[in-house]
Amino acid sequence: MEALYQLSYSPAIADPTRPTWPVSEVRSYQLCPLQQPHRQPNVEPFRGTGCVPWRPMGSDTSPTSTPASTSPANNQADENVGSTAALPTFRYDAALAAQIETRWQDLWEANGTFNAPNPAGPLADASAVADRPKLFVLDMFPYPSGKGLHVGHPLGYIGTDVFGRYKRMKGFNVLHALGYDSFGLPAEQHAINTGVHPRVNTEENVTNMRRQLRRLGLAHDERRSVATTDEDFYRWTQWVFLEIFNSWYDTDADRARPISELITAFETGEQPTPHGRAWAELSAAEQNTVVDDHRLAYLSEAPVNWCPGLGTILANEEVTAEGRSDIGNYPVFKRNMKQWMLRITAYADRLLDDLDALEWPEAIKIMQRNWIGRSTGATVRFGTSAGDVAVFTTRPDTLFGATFVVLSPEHPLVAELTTADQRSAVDAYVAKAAATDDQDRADDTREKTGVFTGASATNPINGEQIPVWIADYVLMGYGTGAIMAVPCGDQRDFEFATKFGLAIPPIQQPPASWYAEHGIEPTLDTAVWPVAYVGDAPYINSSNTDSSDEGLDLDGITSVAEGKERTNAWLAAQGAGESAITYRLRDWLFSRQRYWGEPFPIVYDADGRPHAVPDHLLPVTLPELEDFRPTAMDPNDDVTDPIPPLARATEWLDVELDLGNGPATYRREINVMPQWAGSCWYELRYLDPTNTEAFVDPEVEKYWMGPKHEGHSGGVDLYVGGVEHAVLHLLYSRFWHKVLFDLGHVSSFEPFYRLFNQGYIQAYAFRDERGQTVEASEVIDTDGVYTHDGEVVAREYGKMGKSLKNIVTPDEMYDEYGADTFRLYEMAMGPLDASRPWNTRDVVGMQRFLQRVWRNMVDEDSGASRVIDAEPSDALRRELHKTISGVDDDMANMRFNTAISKLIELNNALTPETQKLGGTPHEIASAMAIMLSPLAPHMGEELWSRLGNDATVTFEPFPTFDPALLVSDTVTLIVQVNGKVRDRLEVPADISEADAEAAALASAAVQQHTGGNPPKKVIVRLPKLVNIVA
RNA sequence: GUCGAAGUGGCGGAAUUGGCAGACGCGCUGGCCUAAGGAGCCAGUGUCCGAAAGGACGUGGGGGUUCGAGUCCCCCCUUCGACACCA
Repeated sequence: MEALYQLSYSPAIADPTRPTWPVSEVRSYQLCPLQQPHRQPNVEPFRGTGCVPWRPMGSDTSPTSTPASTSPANNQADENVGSTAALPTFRYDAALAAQIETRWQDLWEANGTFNAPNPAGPLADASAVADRPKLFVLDMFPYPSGKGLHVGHPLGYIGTDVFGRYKRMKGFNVLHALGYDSFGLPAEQHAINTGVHPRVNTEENVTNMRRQLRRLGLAHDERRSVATTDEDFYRWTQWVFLEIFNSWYDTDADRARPISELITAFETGEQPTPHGRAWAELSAAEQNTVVDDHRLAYLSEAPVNWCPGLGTILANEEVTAEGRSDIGNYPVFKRNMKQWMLRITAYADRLLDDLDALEWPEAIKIMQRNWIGRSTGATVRFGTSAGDVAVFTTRPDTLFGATFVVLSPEHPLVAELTTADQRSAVDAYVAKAAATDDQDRADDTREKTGVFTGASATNPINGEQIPVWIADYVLMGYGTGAIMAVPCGDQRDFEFATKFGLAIPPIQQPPASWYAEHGIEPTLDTAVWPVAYVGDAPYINSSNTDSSDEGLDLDGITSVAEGKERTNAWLAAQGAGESAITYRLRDWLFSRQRYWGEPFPIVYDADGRPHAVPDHLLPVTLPELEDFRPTAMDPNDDVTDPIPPLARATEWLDVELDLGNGPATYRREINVMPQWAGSCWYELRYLDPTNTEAFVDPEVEKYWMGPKHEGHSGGVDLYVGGVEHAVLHLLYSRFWHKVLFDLGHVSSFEPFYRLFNQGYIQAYAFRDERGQTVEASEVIDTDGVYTHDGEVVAREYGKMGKSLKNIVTPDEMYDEYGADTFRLYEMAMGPLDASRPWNTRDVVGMQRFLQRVWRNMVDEDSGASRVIDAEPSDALRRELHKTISGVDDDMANMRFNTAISKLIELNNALTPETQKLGGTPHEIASAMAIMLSPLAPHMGEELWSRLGNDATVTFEPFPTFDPALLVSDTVTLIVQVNGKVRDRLEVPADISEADAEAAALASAAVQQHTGGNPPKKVIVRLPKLVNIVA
């Protein structure tokens, strides 16, 4: 009944560093000759209870006893033999794949096959590290959702796994691990709903995801799988926060430095104090304030969406257009609140400039550049009755055309500037702007609104008095919150001036082509212009030389760049302005009024000044709570401060400490960090997950992430994840990494050297007549007509997810096809960086491929090897070497879809020869097993083992090819007439141009198409093509 | 509106440098095997004309460069993604 394998063993492989399976485990496994349940309608599908699936004998302490292996008795297979006698017993199908896959997964785990050695520390194996290049490959780690995985999630994980496995075969020491981004709102919400601690739910979810991912056969170093909610992990998140807190940005040195050095610099006078007073003259309180104001983590009033009805602050997307909460429909108030801020703006230039050093998709770089939004221009001061109003402009050269000033409704000078007769109009407008949703204010299709303050300002370039207006399209959060309006040269100003009847004097002479484009006769009467003119053109009316010898005359100049430069110089000389740079990027609001996040390692003294919790008291652990709810208040109370959940931890709240001034009582910070915190540095912890002395050993960091040469940024060698993190995560983590770099904790100045965005898996979804989505798996396709429950439904297309009811889970794929088939399908669907539609119907193609490979190597009836000691034909050997060359290249460039095609072609070429020879030549079988193993690792190990190898295929060198076998004696010469293919000739590969031309002209097909006329011209591109121009 | 990516058979896709369009897979058609096939094997499968040989057309549309264009240039259309009054 049980078919035992007779394995033959080759001598142990010479390389002592290559792991070898314990012989007892490899030799003593057996295959269960299971029947194929899906062909027996009345038999339960195989769930592993039939017999012990291929686990190592005598290893009953295996750490991963899955349900599939817990009941070795009760062999159902016996009962089912008769009914399916005609079926091959060892057909490669889902049940057999399940046996093979779980067996190798157990062996990998038991042997720590994918444990990557460090150069130092507890995970060290210096001998294994010494002569090998390294590769740190990283996936964006997942949030452990309660819903588990669908087939869209593992796409990137499989891609990195294939790449990592390939690189191991190329001799690299590969570090690949996956952790969990496990703080966050869903777990907190679940805890609020159920009263169960979020840690419980989070750990359940992590366990489930680990199970789903383990079944995929990912070559991860499990020792490094950290979760951001582990106390051992967030102890170091808190430490990094304190490093940021205890630093300031030295703009001269252009790097962060410890705050202690700032105090020294103040004391010595090297760094001037903000108000110019000597450091020693400042009171202790004043000194503290000055120091705290320089920190990279600082407390500041920041505008937030406060919803007292819910007791929380909401993100913009949680606020409806009516200014109410998405959940509960409570009023939401925009108000200032004291929050932790991180000074990311100090790094704006470096975050921008260092993008050039990175190998990232250009589209992502563009998005980051736009997000940082560096604008160069000038600050110009306009005199008013309430003092100077500074405006920021990118076009100082157009100052002669500035005919009014516009302030943001929130501008601090609004009240003072408004004249009595305009008071009520202005107040009404300001109130209306405050009530207007940010998204509405940002809607450029909306008609311009505004109100005159009654005040005027002096244009410094010509002394003209121009009106001061207020408009909500000017934002307080950008630039200075005030603009100078140049209606002839800026479209928004043009629209505003047109609507309110303000002057639009021309200051540039537009070219004739511009008039033609807009269908108007050339004129300087701007009332006729349909739009503002923006661009290079000669300046007119742009001179003030009449009023002063030191005047500015731009008239006739055609270059905007030159105009800007000269205007800036003039402004600086007059003291009326200076060149300036403004960023769109703002400092990072880092406080959350939540429970399930990292507590801040901060305490406040009696004066309310924040202090760092001493390092030896880290981590500051989350206190246990019964109720994780924020404190809801009167929905209209926009005055009381929020009371975060941690305020309820009364025992924890106050703490007795000696921070150097003797024991005193301090009050803990009750906000927590945002979910981004852990993801800002997690990759560094993978390197050295158990280190209790440091967040990472510098030697270990340098080995895995250090720069490869002068000017190289260092960082992760390959980072793969979705494009949705293009800006926030990737900007925040770059910022943290740069702080750590400045302080000397890491040797790399960027965290992620190479970034790759994998595409999304999309899927068809179906809607009935009422517009409701219906369960996609229940829809029947009849020649393009889709029905659900007999009702015709419409097909659409979208991201796989619960809302579209079009989820397919990996577990379904494991059950129906096996992990290797699933992996191959995901990789074969298309290029890794392209989004692609999921189609379960297509998966079977990859299973058939594996079946055909299996059948060439293993007898389906007996389970015996079909690999024989025979020479392949020359043609097959050439095919093999061509495949090796192509697959190697495809793998190196992450083109896994075409690599798979080439392997299929090789197997298709192999099949007839195997049939003819009665078996597969060892040379082909061996190369096939190795090349297949990055993509279908379980199949790879199984075949490799059956070839008599007792070491894992993981570290087997990737096959090499003989270039001589890639060239053939003859080539197909394409013969074209007028660019159209008319004939194909087999010619010697080294044919001469003259011979090729003669052969082409002699072709009967060519004669027919040229009518025998002599060619006008003949183009020969050896060795492949001749084109005859008739 | 701006920026970015893309558009190739019934479907997913291939064509790395301007040189055989449609590799490979799904689906479909026919055959073999079979008591039976949701298995396997063999053959075919861009469209149109044709019994075939063969021919014409063909990579979103239009124009251009070239001996030769899916690929390069210009204009337009469509889809997807991101950003959006940024002074």
